[in-house]
Amino acid sequence: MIQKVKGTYDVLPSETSKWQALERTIRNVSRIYNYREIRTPMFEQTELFHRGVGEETDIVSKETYDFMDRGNRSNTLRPEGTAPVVRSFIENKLYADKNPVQKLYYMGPMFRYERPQKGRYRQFAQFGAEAFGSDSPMLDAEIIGYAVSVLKALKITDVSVNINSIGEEESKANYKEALINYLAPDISSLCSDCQTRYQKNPLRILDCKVDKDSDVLKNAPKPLDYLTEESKAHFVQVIGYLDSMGIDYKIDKNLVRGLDYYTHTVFEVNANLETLGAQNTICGGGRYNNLVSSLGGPKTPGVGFAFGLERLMFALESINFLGDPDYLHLYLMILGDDLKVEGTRILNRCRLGGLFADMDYLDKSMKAKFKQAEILNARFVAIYGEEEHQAKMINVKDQESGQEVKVPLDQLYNYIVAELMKPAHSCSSCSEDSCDSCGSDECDCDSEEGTCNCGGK
RNA sequence: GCGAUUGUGGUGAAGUGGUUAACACUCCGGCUUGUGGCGCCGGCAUGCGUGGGUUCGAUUCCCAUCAAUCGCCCCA
Repeated sequence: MIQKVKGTYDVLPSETSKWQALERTIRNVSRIYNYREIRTPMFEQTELFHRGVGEETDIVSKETYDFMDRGNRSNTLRPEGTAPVVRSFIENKLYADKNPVQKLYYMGPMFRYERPQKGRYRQFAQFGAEAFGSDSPMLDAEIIGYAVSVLKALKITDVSVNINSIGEEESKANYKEALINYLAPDISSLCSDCQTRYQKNPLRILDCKVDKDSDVLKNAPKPLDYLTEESKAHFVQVIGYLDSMGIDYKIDKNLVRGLDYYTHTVFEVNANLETLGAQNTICGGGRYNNLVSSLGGPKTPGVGFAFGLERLMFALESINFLGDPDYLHLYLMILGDDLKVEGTRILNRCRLGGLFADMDYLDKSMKAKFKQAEILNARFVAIYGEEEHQAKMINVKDQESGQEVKVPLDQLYNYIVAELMKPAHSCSSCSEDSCDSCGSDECDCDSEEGTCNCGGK
């Protein structure tokens, strides 16, 4: 048996409605914030990620899927979304668009060669956003607000937003120097990873999990203390706008993030979920004012974030989020081979009218047909046998009420539509077909509101 | 890259160096060839991830391998 590739997974039909609901919510929130979808290729020239994400990052140094194509060009399956979006932004000259602030979002698979575990796959999905063309702190705050709104719309509330600033180039350089000088005498006391980082990417030592409790790290200089006046002002304003929007956050002085391109604001959103373990970062992002120019575009500031969708799904499952239930309007039962031609005509007419409809294709017994109708969650069952055929009628059973009526064959579609339009006699609180269960004499249900006059008692 | 645990029907699983691999659920058929959900009866692994080895004999013991799950690092 051929199995799926390690670290990949199938989304089966029983799960897709959840994914569709998740994606729908994301698109709705994106519309509200006026971010427009951009779709870039799943693979790019390898060089894009080396230059964009950074040679020394873990992602590029050991996690990319690289392959040579038949023209002997090196390509890489995208491990993240920002570099491709920036490439497209430059290549398609979006900086010259009528709207000088380009607000874009993307959603789709990313690829990283890692050991799979909970909340981590080799092919995984991200939803990310990027805003180009303004270095206003308002846009940093908007991006964070947008991320928080997505979570709010999904009703994921148990999260924490951590934020920090590493400043622009000058601040970063000053800080880097200070950190190197500070660590020089003690570097041998840090873990082997940190010794490597010291040479290649000293900033990353700050968020080392191994040494995080060591005094050396605790007392290390923090990026915030090395910000230039401009950078400090930027950060203070970002914080101010977050406050004005009522967004809760925590300043994490050690937050630096793993990608080279960040400047100024960096942030993460963590889900407070035991089940996700160390993979509880559901969103990460920040500002990158030099990325566009370093990839050959005009000097253009940018700020963005990325969500891991599998981790969002875990968070959704922990709050018992269920997608829309599967159901059918109509399940047709044709009794007898002679009636199959007429039967398919009936079914097809209903489908052309827009009903969700299906039938039995295995010539099963009536009992089995009913079982199937139940499994498919069909609201109506229509039985078409010799008796009905003679009378030019069809037998329609309402699976909810158990009521059965014969309707003229050519009225089947109209009958079902009329029945479906009737307001459901149920309220969101008691969820019963009749409010006998909630003991109300009068119960006029408002199907729009999903409530009834009984007050849900 | 490092580490741990686990692989037995469609599912959850029990089990043993020896002849028919429990049990439960699902599913299928029948009781009931035009009315399901309940009940009763019957059926469903020639096989215990794969390949070697030990043995008279291996699903069971050993080795290797593959896969899954989880943890570390790092990330979404």
